[in-house]
Amino acid sequence: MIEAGLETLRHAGLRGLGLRELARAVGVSASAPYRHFADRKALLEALAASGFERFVAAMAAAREGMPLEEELPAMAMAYIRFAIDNPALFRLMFSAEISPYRDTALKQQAAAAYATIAVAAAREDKAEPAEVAVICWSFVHGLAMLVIDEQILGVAHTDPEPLLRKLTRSFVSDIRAGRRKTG
Amino acid sequence: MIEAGLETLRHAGLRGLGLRELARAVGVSASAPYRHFADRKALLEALAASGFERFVAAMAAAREGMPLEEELPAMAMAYIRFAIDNPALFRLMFSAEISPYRDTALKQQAAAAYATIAVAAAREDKAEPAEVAVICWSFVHGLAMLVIDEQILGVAHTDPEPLLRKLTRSFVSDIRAGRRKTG
DNA sequence: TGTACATCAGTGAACGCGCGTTCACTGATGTAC
DNA sequence: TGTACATCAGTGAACGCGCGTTCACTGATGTAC
Repeated sequence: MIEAGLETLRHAGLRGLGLRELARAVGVSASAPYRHFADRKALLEALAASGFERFVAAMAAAREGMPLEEELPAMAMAYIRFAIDNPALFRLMFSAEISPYRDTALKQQAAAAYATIAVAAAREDKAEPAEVAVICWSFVHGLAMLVIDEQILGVAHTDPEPLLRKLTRSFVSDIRAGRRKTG
Repeated sequence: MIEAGLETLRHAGLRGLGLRELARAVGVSASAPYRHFADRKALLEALAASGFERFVAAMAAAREGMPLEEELPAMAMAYIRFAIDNPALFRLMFSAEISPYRDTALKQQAAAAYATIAVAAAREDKAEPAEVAVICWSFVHGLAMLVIDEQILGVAHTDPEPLLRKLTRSFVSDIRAGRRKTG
């Protein structure tokens, strides 16, 4: 039930999200979250776990019905779009503030997210599946980060979708060219 | 002179760096920084600008004396190494908290940093120099981010250098394969 | 059907804390005569 | 060479603020007899 209220915040909250701020957004007193979570960290972990869940679902949905060779670019776009639509949540999910070593639910969801990209990426090079997975992950993560941190200039105020699509397609085709001989 | 003191903090400070914390690290009272900076934001901007300066210098030094085709991987490694050595500063430099539109020194240094990578990357494809630059930037930025946010598991506690070098080389060779026909 | 009780989400006041910022000040350094 | 004065980096106390967290509480809901 708190979860449901927090959904709203995910789209809104851009500042460093705290317990009190979240409680306020849900329309509840500052101490109410302690009914459901041990402390601030546990709350953030639950939030991040739930974020990963939606993240995985978004990528899976993007892949749905695509021909095999379209899966990787489609998932990459879903990755970036998720970051743009939920910048605060995305940053939280990948922040070192959260420890996937404590919260097992979070650990599972984060692993599932990585597996989702890795499976699609690994198809590009069966000889070095882990390597190509990390390379693809780095590219897509970096592009997402640069966009939400407003480092890719001139993009922030227009629709970035076409540019991002073009970059993603070019990257994937470069990877394929590089892996054709090796793989 | 405060700048000099802050150098020390760049390697140390991992938490959200604030004015008081910085002053403390420099060994100075909390109000002393106001002699030199208008407010917290101005201090962070100056810090980020100075960070970019060292960042550019590190990449230039890495390129020094390298054969042309080694420049891009060497600079990529310098990029990642800088992030690992100065995680807090690196995050600050690329955070949206800082506005390059207000502080012109920061704007210049950030542009210089981008230009440094872009020039080396653009050599890989003269037909689409801007595109290949953003792709290289995204990859290297993403890899750096994933490492400092401890997302690339098992790497944090051993020497990550060989793995990162391998990934960087593979990425560059993929890009070259993809650009051979197009460029 | 009605009363007694446990459960439990949420309240609101209070705490100690570190933050960014201000203010009047001190004390050292350099310059003018 | 010595005195008078301006400059200026730094001090330390104080402010208001929002934070995370605790605590005794209220009030609604569901269950037992």
